[in-house]
Amino acid sequence: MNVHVAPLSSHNALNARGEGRWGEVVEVSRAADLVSSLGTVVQAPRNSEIFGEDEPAEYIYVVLSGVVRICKLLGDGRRQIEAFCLTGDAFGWERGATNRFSAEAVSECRLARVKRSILFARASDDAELSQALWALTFAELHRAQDHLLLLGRKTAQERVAAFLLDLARRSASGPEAATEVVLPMSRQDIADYLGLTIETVSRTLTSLEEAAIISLPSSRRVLLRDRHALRRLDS
Amino acid sequence: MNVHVAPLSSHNALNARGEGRWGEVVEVSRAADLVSSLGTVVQAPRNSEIFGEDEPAEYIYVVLSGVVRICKLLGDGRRQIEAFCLTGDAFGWERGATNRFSAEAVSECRLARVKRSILFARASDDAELSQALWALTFAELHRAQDHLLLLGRKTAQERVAAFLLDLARRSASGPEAATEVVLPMSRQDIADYLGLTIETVSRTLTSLEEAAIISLPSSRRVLLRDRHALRRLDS
DNA sequence: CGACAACTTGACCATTATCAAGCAAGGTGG
DNA sequence: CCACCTTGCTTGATAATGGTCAAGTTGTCG
Repeated sequence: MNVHVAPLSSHNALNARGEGRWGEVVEVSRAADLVSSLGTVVQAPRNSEIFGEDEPAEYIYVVLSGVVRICKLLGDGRRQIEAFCLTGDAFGWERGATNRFSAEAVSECRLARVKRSILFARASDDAELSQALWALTFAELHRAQDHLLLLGRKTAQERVAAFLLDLARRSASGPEAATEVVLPMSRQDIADYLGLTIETVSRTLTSLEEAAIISLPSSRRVLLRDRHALRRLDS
Repeated sequence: MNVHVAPLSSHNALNARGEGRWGEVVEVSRAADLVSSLGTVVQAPRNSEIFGEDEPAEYIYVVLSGVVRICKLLGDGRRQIEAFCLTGDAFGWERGATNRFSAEAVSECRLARVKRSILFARASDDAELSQALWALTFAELHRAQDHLLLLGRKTAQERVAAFLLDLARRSASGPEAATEVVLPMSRQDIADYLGLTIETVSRTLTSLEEAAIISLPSSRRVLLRDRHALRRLDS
């Protein structure tokens, strides 16, 4: 793996995020903190592979900074991105011996890395850690289930609207979702996440801009000008 | 809930299934057994609702016989079926207070029902039960992730092929996948599971029959005549 | 400043959806 | 026992959403 390893400092990026806590988010954020406190910090440069599909699954990772994409490939090269992991998200949830996904750094990342075996062994006599693992696993399951509905039944517009709202909510530092969203990933990544093509994503963004629902000051920055309209589109 | 309640007999439908055990399946099947042994049996008539979306989430269910569909609805009536649960499958995995899905009996069902609170409380000092819950939760997560790839990136033919192969494997009683598959669910259910319309499902099945890959002795029975071709289509 | 990658736009096309009609199987009442 | 109705499934004609191919633009990095 193409990463640089360093001991985990006790003051990591999560501390900042852990200050404000609201509802469910609290629990998951605290859980990520707990897990990452058991790990070592690794650095992953932009576009590096953190782990590959079918490699032995050894570690759970928590994102300290940066964005990670979790991918699955079909034989002919079609790709589905199952998730984008932002700061505080955990990935590497496997039960079998090998990874069912690859994980790649969308941007330069700092990650906390913990051996799965150690984590689960410790959880058997640490109720709080056990709770934390359950919280994170369920968060992952629920996310996958929502994504399922999006891919199975939503139109291109609805998908893009849902994506922007989700990103705004998740990348906000407080309880209010952000109005300006920075897209750390390429159009291709967005397309592969939403089950669309890059052209459709581009056109949909343009049409949202023409409808005065968003603006695109640059291709990687989005201003949510009419959040209600976006919500309506997300159906 | 429209079901009839009875005490759980110690000889339930799972015992038959538990006799032969191979690989991963063993563990999950054993896990389902373990969970269901803590519950009471309930009966759900065909098409009855077992629980509704947004109702309080109280129970985990294990299917003893019959088939259950797990659904999510969009405001305008579009439906996505997230999973079909066959004998030995568990559903009702929620962490929050309310269900994020509804569950309905596709056919007449016998279910083992266990209070979630009891299950998880007991798991904290029963390592085997804890293992069982992890196995079942991960099985659910992995299933959802595979489904994600199908909905995001596969063609109609590939979806139907994957569906038939999956059903053949899961409804088999031994290690060999069945050659004759009985479809317990309607075309509409299949369509809502695969993210297609009922017409596309029907046409795709017809075209697979014309290609001599399957036969359809009746609309609810499918013979897999050329499994290799199906696998190739599943890409 | 030039080269390359990422993004946008346009024209056209294909897959799948929609709308509509017909068919088959199963159940009910005469 | 049969006609009738209902429900679920299939098939056909047409439309639309999103995909493909191609060209052009913008932005970034050396």
